[in-house]
Amino acid sequence: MDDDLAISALAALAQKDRLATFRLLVSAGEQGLPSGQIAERLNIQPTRMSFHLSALERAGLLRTHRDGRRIFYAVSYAVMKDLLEFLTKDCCSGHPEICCDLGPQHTETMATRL
Amino acid sequence: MDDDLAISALAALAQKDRLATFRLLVSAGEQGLPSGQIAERLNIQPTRMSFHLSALERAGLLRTHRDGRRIFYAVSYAVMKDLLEFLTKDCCSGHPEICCDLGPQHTETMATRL
DNA sequence: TCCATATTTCAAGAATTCTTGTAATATCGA
DNA sequence: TCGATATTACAAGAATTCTTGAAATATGGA
Repeated sequence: MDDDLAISALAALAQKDRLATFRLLVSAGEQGLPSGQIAERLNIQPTRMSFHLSALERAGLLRTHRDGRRIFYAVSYAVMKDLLEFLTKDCCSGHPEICCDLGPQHTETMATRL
Repeated sequence: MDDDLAISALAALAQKDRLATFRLLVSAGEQGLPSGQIAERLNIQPTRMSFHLSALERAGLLRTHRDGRRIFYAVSYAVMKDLLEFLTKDCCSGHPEICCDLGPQHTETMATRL
């Protein structure tokens, strides 16, 4: 991931409505949710919702598919993963004060194998 | 870390000059670098540098100390760590597609122990 | 085809962020 | 104290982002 892409992903998440949207869609799983339902749950009017959804999509954090007249938005994991990798490796050079204790599923390995 | 703090840290990093600054200061280590030297290395004029440094500091990502007439800026690891934890845990619910392979020091464990 | 629903596009104004130049503050050394 | 250096503060304009309302597009069902 290059700097420009990272910056656009960071900027996409750096906004209340969009952060809430992303988090909601993480919990919504593979299929995602239609625009209107996201708007309703987060109490955001449709036009504004559309504006923020397209910002997240432009940054590559969401993908869409149409089902009838609804357009579903779902998290696109690859870019989020790249962003976290960018932050830990490219940006922080894997600095241990910053990066240890991330990747929670590995702790099990350490506990079980000792 | 609450949402507002996360948003301000994300926004702080979502800008070319500031991202470059943060990265430079990670490589500069504990003592950091004086404002003027950061500006010179990144080819940014002093006033603008000061503006961006104070944005990073306000977000908690940098700390400062004065030495004579120079003001040193250095990375404040705690907030960056909190931000990464926020993104992996609060925001992504530790979703494995996103969070695995982070925390690079664990991979050694897997390779060596098998 | 006609109407209702779901969503986006467009345009205008408000708010925020960024840049630049100038002035102010702090420190050091003579 | 004076002059030079390092940095920040302030102010004004430029650029970008955000919000809102009105209109356009796409789809499904009667």
